[in-house]
Amino acid sequence: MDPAEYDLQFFHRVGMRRRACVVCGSAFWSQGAHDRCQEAPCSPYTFIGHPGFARAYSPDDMRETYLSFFEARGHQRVRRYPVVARWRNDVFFTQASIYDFQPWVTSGAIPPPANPLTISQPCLRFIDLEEVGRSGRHLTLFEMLAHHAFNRPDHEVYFKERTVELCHELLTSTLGADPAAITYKEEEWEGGGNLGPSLSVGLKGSEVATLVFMEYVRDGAALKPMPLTVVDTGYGLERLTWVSQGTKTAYEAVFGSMYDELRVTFPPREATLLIDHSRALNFLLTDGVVPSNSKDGYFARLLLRRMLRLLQRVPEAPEITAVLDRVGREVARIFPEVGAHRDDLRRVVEAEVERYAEALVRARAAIHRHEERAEREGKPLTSDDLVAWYDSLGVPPEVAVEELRHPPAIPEDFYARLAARHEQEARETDYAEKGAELPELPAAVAETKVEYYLDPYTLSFEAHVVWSEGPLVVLDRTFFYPTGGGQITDTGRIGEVAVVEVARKGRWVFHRLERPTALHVGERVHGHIDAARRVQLMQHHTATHLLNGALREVLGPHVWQAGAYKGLESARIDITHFRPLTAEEVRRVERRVHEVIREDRAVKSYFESRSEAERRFGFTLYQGGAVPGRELRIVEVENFDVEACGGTHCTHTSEVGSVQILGTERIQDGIVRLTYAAGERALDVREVHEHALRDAARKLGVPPEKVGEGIDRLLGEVEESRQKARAGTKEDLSRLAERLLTDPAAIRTGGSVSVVHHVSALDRKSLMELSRRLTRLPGRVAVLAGESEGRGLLFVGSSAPGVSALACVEAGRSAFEGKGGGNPSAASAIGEPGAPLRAAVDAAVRAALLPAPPAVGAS
RNA sequence: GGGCACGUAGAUCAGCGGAAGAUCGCUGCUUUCGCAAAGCAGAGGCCGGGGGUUCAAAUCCCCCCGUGUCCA
Repeated sequence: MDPAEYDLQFFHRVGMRRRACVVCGSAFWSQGAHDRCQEAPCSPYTFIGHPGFARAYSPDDMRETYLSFFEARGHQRVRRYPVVARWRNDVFFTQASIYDFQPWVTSGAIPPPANPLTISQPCLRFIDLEEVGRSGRHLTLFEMLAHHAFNRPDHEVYFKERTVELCHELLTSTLGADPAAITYKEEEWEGGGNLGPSLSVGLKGSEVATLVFMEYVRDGAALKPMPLTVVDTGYGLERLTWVSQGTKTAYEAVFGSMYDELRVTFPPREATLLIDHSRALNFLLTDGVVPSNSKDGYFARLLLRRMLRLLQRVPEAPEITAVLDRVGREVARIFPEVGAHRDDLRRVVEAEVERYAEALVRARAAIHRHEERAEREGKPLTSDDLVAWYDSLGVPPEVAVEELRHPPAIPEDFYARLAARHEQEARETDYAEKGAELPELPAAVAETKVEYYLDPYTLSFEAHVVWSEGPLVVLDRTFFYPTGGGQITDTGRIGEVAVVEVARKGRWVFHRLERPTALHVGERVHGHIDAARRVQLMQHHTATHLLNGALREVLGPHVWQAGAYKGLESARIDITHFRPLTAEEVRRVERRVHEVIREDRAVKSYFESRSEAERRFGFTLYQGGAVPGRELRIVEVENFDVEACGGTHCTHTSEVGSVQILGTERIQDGIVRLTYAAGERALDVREVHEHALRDAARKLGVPPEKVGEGIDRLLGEVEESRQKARAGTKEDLSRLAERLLTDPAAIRTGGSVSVVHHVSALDRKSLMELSRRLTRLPGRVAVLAGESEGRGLLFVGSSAPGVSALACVEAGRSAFEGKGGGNPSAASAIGEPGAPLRAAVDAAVRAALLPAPPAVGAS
């Protein structure tokens, strides 16, 4: 980056000079005569014992001082965003305040909620989890204080000069830092194809802020200026607080009395971890994460289980819920939404605690079995076993070592070995685009006005063609709803030609016709939407919102929509929930939905500015995931459910008619899917069910309400006759065995061995059973022939010590071109079709009667 | 989203190419005034599902389904 980028008038005005750090070599600006930048690791922490600011601040003091400083200088204070970045699909968590505004604000697609703005954004970072409690400064959850400005060519707010000026004023005039102690180190920032200069602000060894200026787009080797430049600053609340107090670690400065309380029972690191994890969990659970084994849920589980392990090691430790509660109350003083649903949060945690206990019981039993087997086989357990167990069973190595009689050593590089086990899994996923490709239209083509938002009951309209090619048509306006938001496409007609699919791309809505149709630009056409289909889809969509609302009421506010699909025959919604739904819960949800339907509440759809909607309804608006746009389309079921949603909806709940839940299933840990039908389809389904029930009742000869009992009875009978049949064949075989054993023609005797032979059409299983019966007494050999798929089958069983069944089969095998094998007590062979089976039996019988060969080999 | 582990009797699990097992629980009998207990006997299995390999598959291979776990 060009050094001129950093050569700010402000630096000269306050008498700063550019120097190079003798340690890291970076250039930095400062008033003082530093030879190194004032950040770790180049400079040691000099604020410990000698605070960097005029007085000690609590985190609350610091936050308020910061935000009101920027408020007083023209910034608007903005509420925090969720710590789960649902509006993005590239990350799970909000890791910096700028994440709140990516990608749509930073790309210029939608305006920021305020400009300039200031915010304190709780951020989650799991990358340094191992450093938490150890380094003295790392935290899983921290608050990023920030001021942001978004500059458009026609509206410049402020950029580098003003940013640094504000930063400097805050640190010196307001917080009282010695101006000479501050260094501004030149750095380069790059992310998401954008880049720009940045300044890292050092004070007494601590990096207290980073000032980033997003300015360029990388275009090959060249840099192009961004149409929208962004001031992205980040000040660590905890870092500033720590510097102001000069305590040994940041934890003492930030965690206050909670830390002191836990220190009574726990060493410093443990106390820190408990508070840190509790803070993160309170935000995670409040913002709708349910602990699970994948995705964002796993991180909640990880933190919970780490806490549980810490707590279990100390007998006098408090309950995990008590710790979470204590920390939650602290957080709630500033973020009241955290812990607003404390009982719900507690239920989620308790379910997870139970599951962990179960997992550990299972795992403990499993490692004991492993150890027993290892001892049996004389192969001692290795350190790698510990790694494997953690990976597949979830047993922490410390736990395993406690459990085992002869534990292997926990390897130094435990986590490295674990990582090695996961190395090969990084395989590129196939991002093959599915669905029909739509062409890129020239910018000159007028955009489509999407009118279905206005009135879902307009099903017939006039419009002009703005583009057409083959079967594809784009109009200047349309009432056709394109596939999106989990709702499938409308169909209908344009002119006389059927519309089979409607899809949105960029600023246009493409209608795919049944066949290529010559329409010229400017032509006036008549659009007609298939009413029955549209109404059904509307009913399904509104039903989805009703269910979502009812589910939150019945199960708790931890329920978030995690996916949805509205088809013609049925619809489904996936929700976050920690256990399968009970029949009772399903009943209550369905009842509640019908109540709301009967109450005929208004369903209002309207547009509202994003920031206003977020202010009024909070982030539960985003049930359907990320919704781009300057304005949000809000679908509000009066006093029941509010969501940002682009779909077509009924205007009153009664129009949904009826909702029938068809089934629930757990599609993954922490996610439950409900399938249902609404409106006409709900009635259809009920009719089908009713009919099936009556039919079943009639066939069972019982009244419908007794169908269950009838089926139980029937199943009992089926089982009984099955047992009887099985007993019957067993008896048949026993009788046959008895007959053979008393039939001189079937028996040949030689020495102490008597050979029973028999040829039948029995299958393998039966031959085996028969052989068992014939060889119950010692000294018997059964040579049996049967049949399998048209081929002769030879089976030999032996209870005679000197006679190997295998040898007999081998003797018979060549006689009928058989293939086979076995062991000394039982052997079998199968021959080619039509091979002489009888000869094989004779050969096997002869072999059985040969005197046993003298023992060979063993000397 | 991916890696790994696991699905066998009502429960917990052995077996890991050659004739489905153990323990607990269950039923019956013996013993007892009765119970507990003990002894004896017995019932109970699509070895998760579907393909394949093999003379032979619970066992090996592939694909599903389910559960657990770790990682992103």
